[in-house]
Amino acid sequence: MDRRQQYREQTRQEAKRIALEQLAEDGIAGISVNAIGKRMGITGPALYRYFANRDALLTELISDGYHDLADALDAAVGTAKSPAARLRAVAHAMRAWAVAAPHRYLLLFGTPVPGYKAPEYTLAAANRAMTTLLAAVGEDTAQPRRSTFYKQLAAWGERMGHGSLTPRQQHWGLTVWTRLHGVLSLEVANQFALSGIDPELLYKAEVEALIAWWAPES
Amino acid sequence: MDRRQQYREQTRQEAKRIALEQLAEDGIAGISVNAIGKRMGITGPALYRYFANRDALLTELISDGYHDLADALDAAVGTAKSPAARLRAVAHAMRAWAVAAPHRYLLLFGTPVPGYKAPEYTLAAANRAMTTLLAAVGEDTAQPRRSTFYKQLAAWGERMGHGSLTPRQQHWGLTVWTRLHGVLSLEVANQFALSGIDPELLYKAEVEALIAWWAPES
DNA sequence: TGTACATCAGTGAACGCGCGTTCACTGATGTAC
DNA sequence: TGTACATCAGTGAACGCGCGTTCACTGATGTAC
Repeated sequence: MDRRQQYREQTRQEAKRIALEQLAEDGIAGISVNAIGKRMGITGPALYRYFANRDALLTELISDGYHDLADALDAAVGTAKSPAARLRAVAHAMRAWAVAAPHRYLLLFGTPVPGYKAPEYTLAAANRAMTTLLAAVGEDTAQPRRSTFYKQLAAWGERMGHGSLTPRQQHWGLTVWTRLHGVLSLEVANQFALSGIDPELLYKAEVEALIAWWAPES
Repeated sequence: MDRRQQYREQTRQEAKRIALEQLAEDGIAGISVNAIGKRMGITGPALYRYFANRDALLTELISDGYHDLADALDAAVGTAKSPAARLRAVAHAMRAWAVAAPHRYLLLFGTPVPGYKAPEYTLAAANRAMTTLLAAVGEDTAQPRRSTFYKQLAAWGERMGHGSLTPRQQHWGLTVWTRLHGVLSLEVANQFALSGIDPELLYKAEVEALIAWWAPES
């Protein structure tokens, strides 16, 4: 019977769900094995049947996060046709994801947890999100350039399997990422809270600036 | 005699210095009153003669950080004449400051401490850094625009005393900030660590892109 | 210069708390014949 | 269908630990006359 297996998976998911609640309420330090157990109606030590230890739980939350974000971006890219529409779609999806669960965005891209080392399969998940974003990059008809930076980009693309993209396209993809993240990370960190400025408007302006620069609409 | 006062100030500074060490080593959670005392060669409770509590200490670290950053930016802006040189100088100063003490940069702009509320004088310090950055913004000869966003910017400038700047200049200043922060925050969070990409090169490219857009060199 | 008193830095014990993790155990749920 | 055994979820006590903070105290450093 795999009914036991099924319950097992269910319990794991509930534990993670509650861990995310705690993350939202009290940050990473608020994620506590014993407290999760208490909310689930079981004792703390029982959770060690499901996760090797607290770090293993954190690792799964992070990995899940990257995959969930990548799924959201994938879905958004799929719905758009023109380069400009693709960029708009992926940028909107990214902000929607971040704003819906700011603590989760910060778990992935915020202040690193001291002493925590991400295992390899977490990095694979992170790369998935990046690859999806790069898929939104438009064509590149410019002359190739040579520089230390572009050599690093080429090597990175090689390793990550960004296959057909030119270094310039990768540079552009990275730039899209850093610019969107620049606004988003400040928004989820509440840096605009008291300014009276709506971060969504700033974000949209940034997205349109990106489009105007790379893929002006015909 | 104010010798006592002098020793007092010295002890306060040493406590903060050690707190920053702990911040660098183990993150914000690593800042512990008792541990600071131990490193100073006194007992933990003795520190309550110098700081009301742990939160008060954190608040000072944050306020100090904003002022220190603002000083660094001020000094950099002062050395440059042309708009392009000013932007280069301020951008370089910002990265130098962040890279020299990443934990400090993250303390100001990273994941917010849950449950911590910044008092007003911290906000004033934060505003100083922003104002300095805005001072690096070049002239604005474009036609004024009207939109919800620009109205918010105007109100913000009014409240913060950005006096003579147009909303468009403020928008540009914010954009400079978010774009630089986009690269910097990912760098200090080690997101480029395994990519083989030198974040400094990406940063420099971003700075030059900003210059090319707003203040192309003659 | 000397004495009496006030101020203040620092001590050490104690408080209650929650943390991650281990361990031997009970009892239910599954599998094999 | 019934019995014997293995697997596994969950318990509850216990471990050592470090945290922020309070409190009554000692002893040194300052001030006032």
